[in-house]
Amino acid sequence: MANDGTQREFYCGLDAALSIVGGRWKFLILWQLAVQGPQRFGQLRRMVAGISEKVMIGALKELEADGIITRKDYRTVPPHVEYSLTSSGTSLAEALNPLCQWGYAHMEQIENRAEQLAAR
Amino acid sequence: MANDGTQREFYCGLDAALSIVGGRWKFLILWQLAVQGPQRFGQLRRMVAGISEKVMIGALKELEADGIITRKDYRTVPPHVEYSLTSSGTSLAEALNPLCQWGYAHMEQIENRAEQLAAR
DNA sequence: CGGTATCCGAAACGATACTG
DNA sequence: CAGTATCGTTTCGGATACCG
Repeated sequence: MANDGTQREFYCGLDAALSIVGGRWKFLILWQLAVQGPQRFGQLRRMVAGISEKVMIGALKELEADGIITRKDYRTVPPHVEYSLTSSGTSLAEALNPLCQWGYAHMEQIENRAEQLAAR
Repeated sequence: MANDGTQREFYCGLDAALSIVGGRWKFLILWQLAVQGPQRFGQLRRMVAGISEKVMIGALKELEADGIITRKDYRTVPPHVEYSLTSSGTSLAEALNPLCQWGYAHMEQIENRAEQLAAR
């Protein structure tokens, strides 16, 4: 690993990509925005079932800082904020497609694993 | 989201795939095995620079339980163990390729982000 | 050499209450 | 409705010592 003064070094594009879409929720948010189109905060949160408000907001901020999504605040009361993908976000979602396909094809294999791991 | 009694439900193939390759290290291990071919434990660990033994072993066990890699123990002394990809592992590595490409193409954008986040 | 066991701190996540 | 603040919990990764 080189050390040329930049804050982060990546071995391959993979850890750059996974630093964005890694974690438990962010890829789901990305996916929802890709499939459903632009969404309001509340809508989006209902689609990503189980996520807490706090984590949702944190994830959205990171995705925004990464240039993956855009936040549009209509500055009304009650508030109305809409999130949508940037072009980077769209291309990222496309790059995620093969992985998604792979996942579908191997779901049973993976679900069986869950039981094995339970016995750890 | 269906509920048919299985232990884990996946929204899309994506969280199935990321439940395997997520986390900080496992995708790097997968990648090394894909690029370099079968490797011994020590070799592999040197390639995935920075990982501790404990975490390495945990990651390898999970990947093995997931059917992504195979562990071959030569049962010699001193020990000689070799890890290699299964066919699932190979196809997973292939599915990861577009993501890797995307990452390379957006590295600068992402590295800049690191500085923004530092100011959070 | 490859692996186990244990302890520890940091980070991610989750629940709840509250605000403009 | 969208977001903040604060809490507690869980999960993950790092360090170290030890075993066959």
